[in-house]
Amino acid sequence: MSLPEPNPAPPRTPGQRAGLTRARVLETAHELLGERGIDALTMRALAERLGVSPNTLYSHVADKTDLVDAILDDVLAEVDAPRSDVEDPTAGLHALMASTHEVLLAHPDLVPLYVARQGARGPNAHRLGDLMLALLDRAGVTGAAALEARRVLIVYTIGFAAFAARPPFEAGAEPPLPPERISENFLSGLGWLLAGITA
Amino acid sequence: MSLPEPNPAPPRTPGQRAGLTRARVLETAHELLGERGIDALTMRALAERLGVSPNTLYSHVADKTDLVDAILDDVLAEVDAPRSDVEDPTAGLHALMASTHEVLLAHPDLVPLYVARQGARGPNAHRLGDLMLALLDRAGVTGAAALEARRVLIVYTIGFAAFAARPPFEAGAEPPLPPERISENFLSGLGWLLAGITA
DNA sequence: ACCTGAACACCGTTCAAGT
DNA sequence: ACCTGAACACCGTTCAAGT
Repeated sequence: MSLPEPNPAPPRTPGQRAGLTRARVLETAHELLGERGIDALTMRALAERLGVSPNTLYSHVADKTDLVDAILDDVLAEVDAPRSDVEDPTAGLHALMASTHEVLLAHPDLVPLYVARQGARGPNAHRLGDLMLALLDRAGVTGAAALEARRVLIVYTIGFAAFAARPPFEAGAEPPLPPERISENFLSGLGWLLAGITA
Repeated sequence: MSLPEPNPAPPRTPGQRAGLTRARVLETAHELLGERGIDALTMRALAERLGVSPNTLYSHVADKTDLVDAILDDVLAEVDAPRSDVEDPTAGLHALMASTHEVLLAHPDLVPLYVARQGARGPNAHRLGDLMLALLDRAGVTGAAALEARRVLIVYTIGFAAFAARPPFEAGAEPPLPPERISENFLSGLGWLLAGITA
């Protein structure tokens, strides 16, 4: 039986345990990231929010890279993935990438990290990657062509999210597009890519 | 443009000037980045390489962001841009994006920075952006559609370069593709996008 | 105008020790 | 097993002062 969440950072007398869990560390890190942005996600700030000294975190997390990688993979759990046996596999791919796009848009701070890490590498990422291959296979794209198609789709999706906030290569002459236009824009390109891939 | 580089960090007597230039600061930063990677590009390391104390850099550069932005835009000068009056504007776009892809592949460390900054914003970036619009216009894509098409092409190109080093979303099961396969892969997707854009 | 010494306000991480 | 105090080896940046 597990205890309910203690409220943020109740002061403890020395020698008393904080009762940290890896899960709670990750969760709080995620919160901090959402509220204050990537630059504010420091080990020391995270420790403070948890009411713990900075070095305590290293009992629950190997290092900061480990922490960030775990967050990146966690977010992918929010992707609404179709079953691999949907009727129309191309439509399934479309839906999968569109959902991924939405999830990434909901976490704009994380997107540059996916790029810096060149993707996520945890279990959720792996599962989604396998699903893509399964759908591509059913759409008639196999072997090396499938791996290349998957790369194109992923790159396009993450890349798009990375540039969602403001237009690339611009001196600020044009106002940023509203989110729904960006998504339309994303879906157009996605359609072209899927047409090319399955042609 | 060959440069009569003074050798790195000749010791000076106190009160003597180092003779720094913004250009030389940028150049040396670029060197440092190429040799030791992005994590090694610190103001302090750069200062040391220039034989100068860290705070001196602030006489030539507003801050580290300014420094990095300048480097990012400089690299774009290497892009082999077609003239805006090439015979076939679609082929011109293809060539422009392909050249950009090559330049980015030659500077893999910088690519995540383009993403983090959501593009470059200096004069070279601006010039290339204008050229894209001119070519799209001649290919019959105008107005809002042209801006969206440009975004798609840029996102795709930078995104691809960002993931060139190793496959995204993978647990390392497959070996990384050799560079020429990556470029083939890039060109396939580019072709699909251009076909969709100009359809 | 360019450069430096010294300092400020941070980082991530490790180590030895306490319970 | 979990947590802390103290320290190490760094950061970017600012300030006052020197030439």
